[in-house]
Amino acid sequence: MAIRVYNTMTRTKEAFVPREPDTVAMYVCGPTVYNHIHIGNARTFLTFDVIRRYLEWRGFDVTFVQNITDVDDKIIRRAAEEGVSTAELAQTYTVAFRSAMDALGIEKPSRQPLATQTVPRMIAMVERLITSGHAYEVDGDVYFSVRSFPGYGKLSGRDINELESGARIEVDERKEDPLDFALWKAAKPGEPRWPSPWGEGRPGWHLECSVMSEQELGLPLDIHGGASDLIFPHHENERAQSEAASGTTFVKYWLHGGLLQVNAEKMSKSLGNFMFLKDVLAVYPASVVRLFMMQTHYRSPLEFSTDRLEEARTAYERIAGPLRDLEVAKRSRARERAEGSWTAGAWVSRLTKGIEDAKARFIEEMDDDFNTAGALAAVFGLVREMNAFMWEGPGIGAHGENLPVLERAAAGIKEPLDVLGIEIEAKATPASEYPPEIIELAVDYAGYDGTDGAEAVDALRKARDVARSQKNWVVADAMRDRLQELGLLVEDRPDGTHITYGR
RNA sequence: GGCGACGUCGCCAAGUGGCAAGGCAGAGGCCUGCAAAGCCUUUAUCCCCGGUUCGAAUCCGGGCGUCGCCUCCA
Repeated sequence: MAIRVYNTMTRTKEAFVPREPDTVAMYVCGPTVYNHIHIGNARTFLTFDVIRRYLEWRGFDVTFVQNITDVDDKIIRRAAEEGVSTAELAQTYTVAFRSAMDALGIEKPSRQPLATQTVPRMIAMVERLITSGHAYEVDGDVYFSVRSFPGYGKLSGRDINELESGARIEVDERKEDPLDFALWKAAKPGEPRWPSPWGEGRPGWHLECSVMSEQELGLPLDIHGGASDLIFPHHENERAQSEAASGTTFVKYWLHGGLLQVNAEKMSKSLGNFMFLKDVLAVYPASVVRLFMMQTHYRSPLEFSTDRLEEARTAYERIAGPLRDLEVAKRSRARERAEGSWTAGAWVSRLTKGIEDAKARFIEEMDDDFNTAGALAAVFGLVREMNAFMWEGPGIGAHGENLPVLERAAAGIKEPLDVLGIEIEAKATPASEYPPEIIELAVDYAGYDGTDGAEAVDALRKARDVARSQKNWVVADAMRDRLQELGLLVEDRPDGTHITYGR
């Protein structure tokens, strides 16, 4: 029973065997902090958060490193537009990034180095590359020579010669080869700069990941992750630099996530079709967003839409249902339905099997390249079994004798969801959130004379039970309608009226 | 133009050689005073054509369509 992962380098699923048993060194490219991250960026971070959580759940000691690129062309441009320093701009969006990740329920990285604090090591790597003949300096710029690295193009499945013939990049005559990329850029007036053997300047893109990953984790990395649009040129170049400089394998398993799309088109800041993560989270709970994303395999493209999010919200409620029902049943202790063709014992056996099956299937699916969509099917299967037990089967039992198996079922639902970072809120709504109109309603229908929302709801609940016991359907239905207008859900259960709000 | 990926129920989406998961929506039934929730039942010759195989959604070839990368991009 081994974990298998799809490796971009080999284009196949491979057995996952880390460099050291029971530990995983994992690196995921972080953001360039020139703006808020959008929901497409978030998908990638979510993907690797779940991979990390799963590996940890399976017993690996995971060291998870994610860089923050806080010096870059886009930061320089944006800072100029806003009239702030690049450092200020980067600081602002670094804070925003961390806060957005936190809001999405992403576990904090083990370490999160900043590019600007790693410059001396970057310079050291560039020097190594120059010394070994893989890089050359021209007028204060330093370029990596792709022809000096025989495996160039292997990760992205490209051929250097074909790349050159199809290249759309403008040719810089100072480069020895059009595909050579900058390791170090001479500073222009007003740009952030660091002293170097080639004059004042700043690191090129790609370099920070090579340096920080090796510094924090050592080589080879077990897992290097990112979205598929980073395969070329970013990861190809990282790999060339790192392997040329170190002489060893850079990465054992390259994992790449599929892109989020809008109207069948990639979501990106340059296309302008994006939504900021923070704005989505203002409308949808993190668990709903996560469920939405987990319903598609991480390597597939995923169409973003609010319709899909609404569906995910409904699906989330389906999972939350039995967990809430159990909490309610525990409090009211009033359910028993024994009869029928099943004895309670047979129901308990069946639910017990459902719990075991769900766990086994969850592991099977997740072991197979982190198939969260399949893993969720296992969870939904157990949701169905638990619902059947509570509503068609013996329920909690006259004396609560079925509580243990129901608690195990609830745990069997919560545990895999926890691995996916999906929290199920099974608590009652705080009283302070009831709409103020509820008081007036309670005055009208229940003769309530206080000012407390929760008390008002309780008075209404009792009043409605009285009306129903007297078969006064007109009043009972009117109360239900009025409550629903205020957004409160009224359900008649075997033990009486239930009123819920804020789901 | 080059390279790569994908095309599965009304919508979304797992499944990569042995009778097609799951979610959302729809229909019917049970339960209910009526509802809600829940349970049960129900809908797929897996884009098209050809090939390999005892057997293919799954492998191979061709076609059509969509997307990504080749330039900053999670």
